[in-house]
Formats: sequence, C-alpha cells, structure tokens
Amino acid sequence: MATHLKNALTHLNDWNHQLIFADSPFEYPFLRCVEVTMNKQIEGWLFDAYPVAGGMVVWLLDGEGRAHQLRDTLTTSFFVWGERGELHTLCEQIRAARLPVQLKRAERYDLFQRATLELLEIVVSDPARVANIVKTVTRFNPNLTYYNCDISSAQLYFYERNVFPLAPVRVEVNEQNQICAMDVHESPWELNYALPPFKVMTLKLEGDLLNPNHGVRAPLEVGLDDSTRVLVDDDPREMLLRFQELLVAYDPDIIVSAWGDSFILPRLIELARKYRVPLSLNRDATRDIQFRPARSYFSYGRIVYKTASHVLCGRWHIDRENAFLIDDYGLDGTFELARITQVPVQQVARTSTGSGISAMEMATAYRNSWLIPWQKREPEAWKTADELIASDKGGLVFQPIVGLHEEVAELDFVSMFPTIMEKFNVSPETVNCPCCGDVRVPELGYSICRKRRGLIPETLAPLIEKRVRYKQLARELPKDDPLRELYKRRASAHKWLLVTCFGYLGYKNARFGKIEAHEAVNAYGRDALLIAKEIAELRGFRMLHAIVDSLWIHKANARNEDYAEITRAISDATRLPIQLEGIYNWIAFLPSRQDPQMPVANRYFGVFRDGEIKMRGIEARRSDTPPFLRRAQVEMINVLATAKNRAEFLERARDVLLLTLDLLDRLHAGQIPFADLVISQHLSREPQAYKTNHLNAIVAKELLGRGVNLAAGETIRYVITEYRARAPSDRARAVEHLDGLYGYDAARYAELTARTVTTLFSALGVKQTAIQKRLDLARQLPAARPRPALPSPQMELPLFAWQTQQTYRMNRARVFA
DNA sequence: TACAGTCGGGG
DNA sequence: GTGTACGACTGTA
Repeated sequence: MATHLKNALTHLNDWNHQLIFADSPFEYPFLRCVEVTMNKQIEGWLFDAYPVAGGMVVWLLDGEGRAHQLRDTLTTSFFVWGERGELHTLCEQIRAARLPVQLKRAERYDLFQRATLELLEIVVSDPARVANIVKTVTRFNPNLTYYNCDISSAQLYFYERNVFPLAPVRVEVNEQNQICAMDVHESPWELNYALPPFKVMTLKLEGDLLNPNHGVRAPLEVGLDDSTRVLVDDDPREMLLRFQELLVAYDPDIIVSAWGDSFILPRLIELARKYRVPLSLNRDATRDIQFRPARSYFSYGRIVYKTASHVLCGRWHIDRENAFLIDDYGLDGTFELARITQVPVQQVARTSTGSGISAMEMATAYRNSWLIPWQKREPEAWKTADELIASDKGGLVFQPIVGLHEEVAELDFVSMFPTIMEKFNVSPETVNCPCCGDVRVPELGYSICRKRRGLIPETLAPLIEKRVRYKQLARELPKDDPLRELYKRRASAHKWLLVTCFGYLGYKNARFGKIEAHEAVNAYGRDALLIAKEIAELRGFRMLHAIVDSLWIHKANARNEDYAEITRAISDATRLPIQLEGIYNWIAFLPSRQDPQMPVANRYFGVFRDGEIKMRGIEARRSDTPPFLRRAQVEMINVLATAKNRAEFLERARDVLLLTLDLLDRLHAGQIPFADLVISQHLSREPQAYKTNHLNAIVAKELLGRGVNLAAGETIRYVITEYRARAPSDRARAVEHLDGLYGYDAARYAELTARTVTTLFSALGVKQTAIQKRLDLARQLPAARPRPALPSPQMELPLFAWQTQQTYRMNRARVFA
C-alpha cells in the first residue's frame, strides 16, 4: 500500500481518536417473557467467528466491554454437478474413504447455465474439516463441477445465522457456553448504529513511522487510552514480561499497529519463543496466531507487495501499514465494510475492496440459494494487443481545449457505472439472455434480461442507496460535526466497493465476471455521455472537456436555473442521475509537456465559486512528490485561487513568483527538514533486476547492501543528496539511513520547484525556461526585496536537529537488536 | 533518440 | 483472495 509520509508521521494515538462512538445508545427492546431455564442470555456485538474442531468459536463484546467466548455449531454443504455415473463413482470413493460427510441429492439454480441443476450435495458438520474434505473430494475427480466449496467458514457462519460482524445480537447460551439461539435486530443497511466500547492498544516503534524492515531500530511504544509507554530495555526478557503484563492487564479488543504484521509481531513472537516468556497476543489461548507469508502480486498493472500477516483469535490486530486503503477511510470505514460484506474485520482490513464486492455477490447468491461457482486461480491467459483493444474499448473521452477558461460548469453522473448496472439490470447472467429480445444495449445490440433481476443489481441497490444517504447526511451537518467525518469515511468505503464492482465484471478470474457485461456497462456509459453533450450543446453551451462520467461546459452569463434545467434534462434523457459538481471561476486545462500543442485528459486545476480548489494529474496529486513540493504547489494555487477571473489570475502571477523565491531561499538556506523532501516510490522489481542507475535503483541497492531484503512492489523513501555526484551511491539516500554526514541537494530541489511552478502557467503557454530565467534573475538581485540572512555553514540547522535525534535514537535503540 | 521505469484515474 | 491497461511524464544512456 502506498503510504504518504504525512500520514506516516501522524501519531498512531491521534489517528486512533478518529474513532467515533457517537451513535445513538445501544438499547434492546424490553424482554417480555422470562423462561425457567438454566440458559442465560447475553446481549452484545458479534465480534469474531472462526472454526475449531467440531464447530465455531464465536466472540461477543457486551455493553460493559466484557468479551465472551462462546461456541456454536455449523453445518454447511458444497455441491457437485456432472454426469450421473461419475457422481455415483464419486459417492463410492467418498464412502470408501470414510469421510465424515452426509451425501444427498439436491436441486439448485446455476446462474450462468440459467438452469436448475440436479446435484450431489455433500454435507459437512465440522467447519474445521471442510477445507480438507473439499481438497480430498476434488482430488477424486477434478473434472466435475464444484460449487460453494471455497467459502470461508466465518462467512458461511454469518450467512447461515443471518448476521454480520459487529451486529448487535442477543444470544442464549447453555452452561457450556454453547449458543442455543441468536437474535439479531439490526440490518447492515442501518445508517446509525452503535459500536461496542472497544479497548484499543496501539503498537509502534518509537519515533517517526519509518519502515523498520529497512533497517531502523527503536524501542517499542505501547499506547493505551491516552497514555503511552516506551518499553526501553537492555534486557529483552524483561521487556517481554512488561509487555505481557500490559496485555493481560488491559486486555485490548483491538491492537492497532504500525508495521505490526511485518516487524513488531514476528519479533515479539520470536523473542517470546527464545526466552520462553508467555505472550498472550491471542485472547483464545488454545489457538495459534494465523500467519500468512508475504507475497507480491499484480494489481492495476503494477506489482504490489503485501507483507506477512498476523491475524489474532478473539482479538483484532490491524496493521495500518498493511491495511488496504485504511488511510482513506479509517477504522470506521473498515468496520462498515465488515458489516456489509459479512467478512471478518481482520480479513476485510487486509484485502482489497475487490474481494469485498466479491463477498457481497456471494452473499446475494447464497441468500437466493443460487450456486456459487468455484473460483479458479488460474492466471489470465496472455492477450494479444488486438484482443486487448477489442475487449477494452473503455470509457469515452473528449480531449480538453487547452487554456485558462472562465465560468465553467462541471456536471458529473453520480456513481455512473454502478447506477448503470443497477438501473439497466446489467449482470453476468442477464446479458445476452435467450429469453428477452426487446431490450438492447446501445452500439453492441446485446440483449438484457427483463424477467430476472440480476445478481449484481440486487447486490448493488442497497449499497448505492446507503452511500447516497450518507453523502446527503454529511452535507447537511455543520463542518465541525464529528458525525460528518464519520459519514464521509463510511461513504468512502462504499465508493471503493462500487468502483471495483465494475472492474470485477471484466476480470476473467472473478467469480461473477463476464466480459460482455463489462462491455455493456461501458456502452451505456458512452451513450449517456454523448446524450449529455448533445443536450448541453443544444442549449448553447460549449463543451470544453468530457471524460467517462463528467463534462465541463461553458456559456457566458448562464444562470442557476439554466444549470438546474440542463441536469434535469440529461437525467430524464439518460435515466441516470447527474449533478452539478460546481461552477469554476476559472479552470486551467493543461497541455502535454512532450508536445505543448497537444491537450491531455485529466491534467487540470481550477477554483469553484465557493473557493474550493480541484486539481487532477498535477504534481501535488502524485504520491511520489515530496511534501515540500506538494505544499509549495498547493500554496501557489491558494494564491491563484483569490483570482476571480483570468485578468486577476494574471495579476497573481507576480505573487506566485515571490512566494517561489521565498521557498527557494529557504531551500538554499538548508531550512527544509529532510522529512519534507522525501521521495516515495514503488519498486517494480527486485533491486538486482534494474538495468539503469536511476535513483530508485541506487537506493534499492543501498538498502540491499545493508542487508535489507527488498521485494518487488515495496515502497522506498529517499532524499536526493547530490544529484549529479560521480559516485551513484552519493546521489540519494534512504530516509532510514540519512545521517549527519549528508545534506540535501538544494539545487536539484530548486529545479523541481521551478517545474511545479511552470505547471501552473503552462496553460497560458509559459515555458519552464522563461520561469527559470525570471527566478534566476530575481535571486541575483538581493537588494530588490528583503531576504533572510543565510546561516553559515549552509546545512547547520537541519543537521543539528537531525543529529540530536539520531543520537537520542542510537542511545535508546536496543530492544530489537 | 530509444528505452526504462513510475504514476494517475475513480470520488 | 489477486485487474498482467494505457498514456503521460521523467530520467538514463
């Protein structure tokens, strides 16, 4: 996961405070009947569920914060379809192997075959053995078709009991803590829900959140409520004992860590083994920590590295450095995802939203008793270039008209692709159905089923609705209301589910994917954008730019009613909701850098009438841009944002250049801290595999030389120390190993600064050389304006600050030697 | 100039 | 438990 340094530097404890428990109090209806029984009732939130021999362990957290470990049974089935004789043979093999299963005949609907099949049902009543039984049976005859055979026990348990993680439940348990009955009285689609009073422990290494796997050493810092303890120790055994004491005494429900998966937990476990100290990371002492090794995989055309994971039993461990998009939607978003996807919290935190939407599709199928196909893990076959183009004729783009435009309106279709799937019933099994010929997809002519509601639309409908309602609620609340942020984070989690849903339709390996459905969605989308364009132009607007689901239009002196009318007309004509994102005082569509005559889509910035700034594709939006440059560019746009029109924009250019000069002065004076100059990039391969000596390769090799094992897909962070140095190793340095001997290369960062300024004026045809010339001239004229005295020697300030920190660190960093 | 390597978009 | 894209852009040789 890409981690922005800004986020990384935020203290975990602060971050943890984002958690909001501000929902309505948790109340149960009055209990009317009193039964004479030895059973007791527990009310609380469903916290976790996992298989053990003979059944499931189920954890509940009650309103007082107590954790209850309960047991439940779980009987599930998987299905086999094939030729009668082969099924018969399979049954005999299963009987001969004395597998603990029950065999039945069953009928179930297969979406893709559009038929009810007669199948062999294999019933298993020990969830811990399902995986092995499936393995054995499929090995007997791999050529048969298997269904419902690769769903996790936890998910099946949630489906069977009709519950979800964090659902408020009332259970009845006997004296052995066996669950006899479970009542859930809340829907996962409830907007306002209460969460249990979690006890949270944070774990990190003291200091900045640098990657400990890249060679940084620091003592362990444990956060509990508002206090922080640093476990400094020369004696690891003593340190472990103190940590264990804290664990037992505080008994946290959640351990939130930074680098816990890849570093802290494995070290603690290893030390505990070595020194024979008990370590109660799991609440359930009978279970081992669930370990999954690190791996690299492809996603969105790039390689991603995922560190090993350590999943706990009876307690959650969430590593914010190894949690998918958690910086985006926080713990609130993660909890929301767990509730609506019915995937346990620790899993949902670590996997992409792609598997989240896939889980929701499975739940829909399960609810309807439709067969769930086995997900093959075969890598997708290589496609030729032609095939790629043919199958991926994606969204429609109209190139922008380069320049600085005044009074531009942006219209956006709301959640365009998900809405298309839902409204037009696009689903893998509804496209090209044999039964309906009267509904045709534009351009393609595919038919769409009218008789059956599709799996995807059924899955998406409540999600789309909930997201819209959260966005609406957030809009209505005042800016400082904490609930507003909560709603926004939940809506953001939904957004990612919706976005990946479309992607998954076109992915061959997806359980419910079909390329024709993907194409159909795209075709509806292109059609809608074209209709919107026509409607706008008929009303005298000029279209400046359009991309997939947004369009930018201009008409001098257009009134609010005009915009209201046009959005209504487009919504009516396309049957898709479209809204006015806003009206820009001005917006700059930037030219290509390689060919200044050419426009590029998605490189623009502008200011709405309410003062809000929107930018895409420019340096400040890129994750590899150092914070110094990002802030510099944002500051400059802030200066420009005070301009109401083109003329004022031009007037502000002077102020932007003055601001730039100040920044350059500070840069050359050595006043910028290293942390602000860090470049953060992904490695697409292992360090040795690089052919050229660019900075990434140099730093990767430096780390390698220090014994750091770097995998493809990992992120490295470095500062440019001497860009044009003869010896490559002098050119840049990993942040983890910057020391007092190095300063940053002010000249190089100055060049980059000039480039970020140039971007802002490129729509006016201004070249970097022109900007550079002016900046150089101004810097040579110190008398022209007051400037701060340069400290001497140049690097004194940050050097001093850094050294003290280093010394401090080295003196204390003994724990994980 | 050719080639190598990385990033964003979506909201 | 996962999208082998695409084009823009920067940098090296």
